Amino acid sequence: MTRTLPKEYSPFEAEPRWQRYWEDKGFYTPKTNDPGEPFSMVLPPPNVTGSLHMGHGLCFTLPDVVMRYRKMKGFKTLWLPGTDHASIAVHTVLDKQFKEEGTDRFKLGRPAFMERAWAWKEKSRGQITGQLRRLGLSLDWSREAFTLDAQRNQAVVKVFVDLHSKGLIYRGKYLVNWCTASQTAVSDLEVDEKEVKGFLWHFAYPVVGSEETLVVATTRPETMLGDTAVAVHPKDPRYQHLIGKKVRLPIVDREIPIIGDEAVEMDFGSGAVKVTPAHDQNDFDMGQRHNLPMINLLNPDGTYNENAGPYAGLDRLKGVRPAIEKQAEAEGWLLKKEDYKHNVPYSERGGVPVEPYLSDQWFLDVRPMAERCLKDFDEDHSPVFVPERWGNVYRDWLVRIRPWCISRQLWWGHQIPAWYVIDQEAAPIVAHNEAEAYAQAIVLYGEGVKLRREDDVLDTWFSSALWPFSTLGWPEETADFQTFFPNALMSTGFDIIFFWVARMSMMAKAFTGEIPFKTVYINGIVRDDKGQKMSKSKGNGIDPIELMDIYGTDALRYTLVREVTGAGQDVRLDWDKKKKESRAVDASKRFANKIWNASRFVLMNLDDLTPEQLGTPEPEKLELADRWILSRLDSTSKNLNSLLDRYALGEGAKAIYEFIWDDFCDWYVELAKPRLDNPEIRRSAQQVLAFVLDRILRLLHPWMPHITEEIWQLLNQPTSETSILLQPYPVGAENPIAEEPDFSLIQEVVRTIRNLRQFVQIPPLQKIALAILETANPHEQAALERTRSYISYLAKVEELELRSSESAPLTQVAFGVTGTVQVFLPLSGLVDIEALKVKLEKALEKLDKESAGLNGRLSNESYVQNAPPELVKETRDKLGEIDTQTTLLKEQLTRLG
RNA sequence: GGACGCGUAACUCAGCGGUAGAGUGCUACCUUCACACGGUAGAAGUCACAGGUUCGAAUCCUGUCGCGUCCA
Repeated sequence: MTRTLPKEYSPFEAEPRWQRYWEDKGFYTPKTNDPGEPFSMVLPPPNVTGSLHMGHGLCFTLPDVVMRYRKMKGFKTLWLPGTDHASIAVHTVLDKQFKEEGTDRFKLGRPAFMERAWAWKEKSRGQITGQLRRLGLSLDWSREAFTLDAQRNQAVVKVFVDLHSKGLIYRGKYLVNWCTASQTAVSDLEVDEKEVKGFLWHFAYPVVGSEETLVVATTRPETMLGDTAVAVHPKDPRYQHLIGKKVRLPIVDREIPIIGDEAVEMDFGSGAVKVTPAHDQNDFDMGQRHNLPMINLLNPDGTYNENAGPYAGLDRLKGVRPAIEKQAEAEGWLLKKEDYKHNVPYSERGGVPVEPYLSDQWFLDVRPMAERCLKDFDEDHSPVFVPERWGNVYRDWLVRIRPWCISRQLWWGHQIPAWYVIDQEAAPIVAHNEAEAYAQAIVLYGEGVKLRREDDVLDTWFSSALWPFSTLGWPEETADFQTFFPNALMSTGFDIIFFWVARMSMMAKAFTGEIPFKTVYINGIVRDDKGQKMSKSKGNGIDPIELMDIYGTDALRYTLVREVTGAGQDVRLDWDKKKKESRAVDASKRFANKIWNASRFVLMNLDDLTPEQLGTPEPEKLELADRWILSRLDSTSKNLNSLLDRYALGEGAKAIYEFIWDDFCDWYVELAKPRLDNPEIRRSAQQVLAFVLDRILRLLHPWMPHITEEIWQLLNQPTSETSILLQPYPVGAENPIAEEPDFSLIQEVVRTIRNLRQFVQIPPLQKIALAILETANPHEQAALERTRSYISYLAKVEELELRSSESAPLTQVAFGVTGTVQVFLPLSGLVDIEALKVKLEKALEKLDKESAGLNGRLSNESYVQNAPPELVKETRDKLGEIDTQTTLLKEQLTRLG
């Protein structure tokens, strides 16, 4: 009985079935005492409330190819998943809900807010994890972690307390990037510069005790309420004499000094700038240098406070700015307002301009930690970046690093473990928990002391930075931690080298003494067919779920990885929104279908026997075609191992594609067909077909896990619960079968005959009665003799005549030549002799061109002397062949008259 | 302003010192028995431009132009 399979492969039933199977059977869950060298990785945790986008698709599929390959190579692999609590993102969502309910988080209070936040997290968490499963990722869900769970909190608190005790975490009054929408500080990295059309206002400040006025230019007139100086360049001849004098700030009637500072650009505006230390980073630095007072004008919500006098309560941009302009105009000190393009920092999350805001924040001095990482990178090349060039970005960041503002004025996150002493002027107490804090406080301030916990939470990235080791149980010395740390690999996008890779390195180095991963694989980004970055605001994103619904997971995975030739290269994906069509993904689906059908053919012809039952082919029974495909399998296996070891995942995808489609399907399967009808040689053909198919499936598995598992199970009919994932990855034989140069001769001869068939318009199915092959080369004669059955079958020739060149010339024929083999097809009466002559002349022209090129090279003495001898010989041989072909073609042309 | 990446067939991309390749699309023929999501054959490129190094450059170097990204 033979197995019958449907003609078309449908991924939609098979894919979820295998996903459940792999996970349920625990194939992704290593035990620490399993055999094999560990190979571990953590998933860059996606936002817990988010959904899968194409960037995830690429970023997660690439390492899955690596993990599956490593697993099959016998490594003890662990790929640990989890999600990120994403403070600001969750607040943004909840704030919106509260607004609709007519409340806000302050009215609700912290406990009620936290309840809502956890509920929202629980509700939305299933979406992203379900989508990750759908991608067929080999993640160990039994070890799933969350950046805000109790275990991770333990690690965060320990790290915070330790860093604080070393003096690296401190509290300070600094300018932070303030997002007035989410009402929290954000880090430098969460700020985007946008070019906007604005104005440059020129104001006249009267110089005290003089008739002069000093003109200052500014893009932010409203901040003049906080000016505490005007600065000019000390070498500026226009203003030198004014340094040390004072100007009167027109609007609030305050006298402020004129200072000289080299940071002032003489060419910008009027060459004199107002200095607002509490509202601009450069001015803050200048204020520090000159000991200027700082006047903070801002309320957290973006309105001005009592320091703004009459302008208090107004929004800085919508209220204060126009009011000041109006007053300046009325009072005559507005000299000019010109159009001006400049960059304004925007909050990535909040979408509003950020304000430099003077406030109390917690900072982490990362410099000492960065220096240790820099040393490892420079001296030990650790970590290794793939591709190498991204190492520069990592290094650059470590060199230019600044203190990291780690506090956020939010509630969803790790609450900072610090307590303020109520009614005392005292430094905050940092401790692991409240009991410990009280114990410390009592020692310092006596019984009855009262503490209030810091409201702020830590930047989400603070907990993410501990991810490579906090997920493994650290700070406990767990078996997982001992086995799987440091990680073998980190795979992520270049855009978070700063956010993540560098910070993970610093934290791991400081707390475990090791760089947390050996290799960092940096992937590119997915662009649309116009090369634009996909983004929500542009609306050009492609939904990976939709693509998987249409084409299947394997097709999407294969497409994404195949496009990444050269690691780190961006991927362009076409998508016709109206037709719901992607040509690239469709091509991958067709590849899957091709594999399905080739397998279907093999399975239909195995008499229901598995490769194991069929047994290994006996070497003496192997035919030329068998030896050829086995040698090709061998070199393909070796090639794939080498490519995957180097993370050349796209190149690997192409190499296996070519082997399957071009070698196995187009040639080997075709040649096996007649053998299957012959009982005497049926068995050996079955054996080789089954063997090669089994190896093909294993080789392809990392890219297309589902279809390969489906077919592998059908082929091998395993009696116990196992998986293709547990089979060894083919490495190539130790004593490979020699390559078969004769096979390419067959391919060439067959192509030549087919070409002539086309020319004489013989339909593909119709057999030709006679074809004649003629060659003077004894080796080729022997090869053709041995393989004449292949040639007649593939070229559909009834009788194949072989002759040596002594034979009588033929005239009424279609003629072609390959190598030194001449191919003759007897003509039927219908054929146009003139057309044949044109065809031959065209071929001759091509040969002439080639011959001229080769001759040119060989007649160049320096070439013969300098080029490698093998190459010169090759050139000579080729020229010889071309000359022979030319002669043969000319003879034939003469015969045609 | 600084850094990096990319300009190769109509489109998407390989190739990165030995004389041009793939997938898709296009043309012709073919319902064939694994697959029409298929088969066979074919057409299609001054490898962005200009110099230089070399016996030889798409490939290495310099410059120019265009596109993109990151950091100021």
